[in-house]
Amino acid sequence: MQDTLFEFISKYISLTEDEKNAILSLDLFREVKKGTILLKEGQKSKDSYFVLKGCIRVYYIINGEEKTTAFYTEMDALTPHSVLHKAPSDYFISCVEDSILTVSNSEMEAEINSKFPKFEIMCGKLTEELLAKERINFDEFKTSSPEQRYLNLLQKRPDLIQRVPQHQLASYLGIKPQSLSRLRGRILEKKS
Amino acid sequence: MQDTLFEFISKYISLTEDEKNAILSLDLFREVKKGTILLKEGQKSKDSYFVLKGCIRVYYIINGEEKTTAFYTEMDALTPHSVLHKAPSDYFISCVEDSILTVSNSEMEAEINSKFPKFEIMCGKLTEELLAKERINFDEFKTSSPEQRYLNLLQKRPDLIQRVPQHQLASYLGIKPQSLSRLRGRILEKKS
DNA sequence: CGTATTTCTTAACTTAAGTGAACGACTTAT
DNA sequence: ATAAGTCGTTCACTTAAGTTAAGAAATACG
Repeated sequence: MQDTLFEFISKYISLTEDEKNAILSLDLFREVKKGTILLKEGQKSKDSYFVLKGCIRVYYIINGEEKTTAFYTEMDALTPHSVLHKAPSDYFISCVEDSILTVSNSEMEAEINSKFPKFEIMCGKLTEELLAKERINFDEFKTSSPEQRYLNLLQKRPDLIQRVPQHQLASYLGIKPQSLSRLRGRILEKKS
Repeated sequence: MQDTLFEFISKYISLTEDEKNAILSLDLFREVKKGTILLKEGQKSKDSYFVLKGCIRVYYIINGEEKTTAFYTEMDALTPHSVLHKAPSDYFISCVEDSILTVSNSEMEAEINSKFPKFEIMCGKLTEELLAKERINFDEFKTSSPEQRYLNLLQKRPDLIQRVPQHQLASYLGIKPQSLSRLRGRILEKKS
């Protein structure tokens, strides 16, 4: 499992054995069961996540209704907003599937950063890339209809449609579950 | 004008006079007229922007139609996706108003970073914060209706509604100009 | 194994956004 | 100064999403 992490890091920088061992000595790896809630609304937490295997999900509860806004799967990293701002979280994070994650906090990151400055540089590059991706995603969302967004998702993350419940997908697409059902029916009709 | 830049930077790190001079010697500042197109679709560019005064706008042309996805105003920073990926741009960037910007490229950043490593650390922190903000914005967009999004904008960036043409605002809100007009009428009726 | 719960789909109806067109108010260019 | 173009609004009509409700299908659990 560690290999997945190092493979990911190697896309940005190369690590010596010493450096790898320093990272491993932090005891980052966690197995979490489907349904586990990693972060609750109102909770203060210091933990950041990196998904090695499985899927975690960000959702809000607005007027008693769950609104899913993001899914993080293999090789995705997530530092909750509340960690950066040291404020209570506005949202929940839960496991869609049994998953393997790394869980780290700012103290651990500070330790690694001070030992290996290039690690912090890497995180900078990674974050810059994530920001660019996030903006493109947001742009695509804004410039397309729910139906186009669904078709787009079918292209880009077909796995999600399989592994995630429809009603969570629906709010991820910005619509109600009933609308997603209808929309899928519409697409099937058109194809035939 | 330089003060605005240094004031911004001072939120993250403190700079010595030497460091300030090194930054100034790069000749970053540009005055640009309203309507100027800074980046065109298909164009490869190395430039990043920081808005000192004014407003710049990101838009796509999809099926001959302008789709505005972002406005950057005072103290906002923008590195186009195409710069990071060394690919032709998918979108346009233009000036909504006469503006004052800093324009920098990766060579200049590399120079500053090598002279003052803490500058790169600062950029990392800044980017992390921007990413968190972008995600929150995206979440709000997904979980609300066009009307709520308009009301939200009215709260958070009331200036935008004044300084930007309605039809650009409309696509920023994910709707057509006619729908924005109607929606505003609806809100006025409710208030009375 | 069967029951309870959650999830997905369908349908009828309501509400809001998309579309196409027309009009007046402004800006821009010549 | 006038003509051309842009911009915002309004209207009638179409299309799609929200809402409410009911029932089928899948899943969880004792």
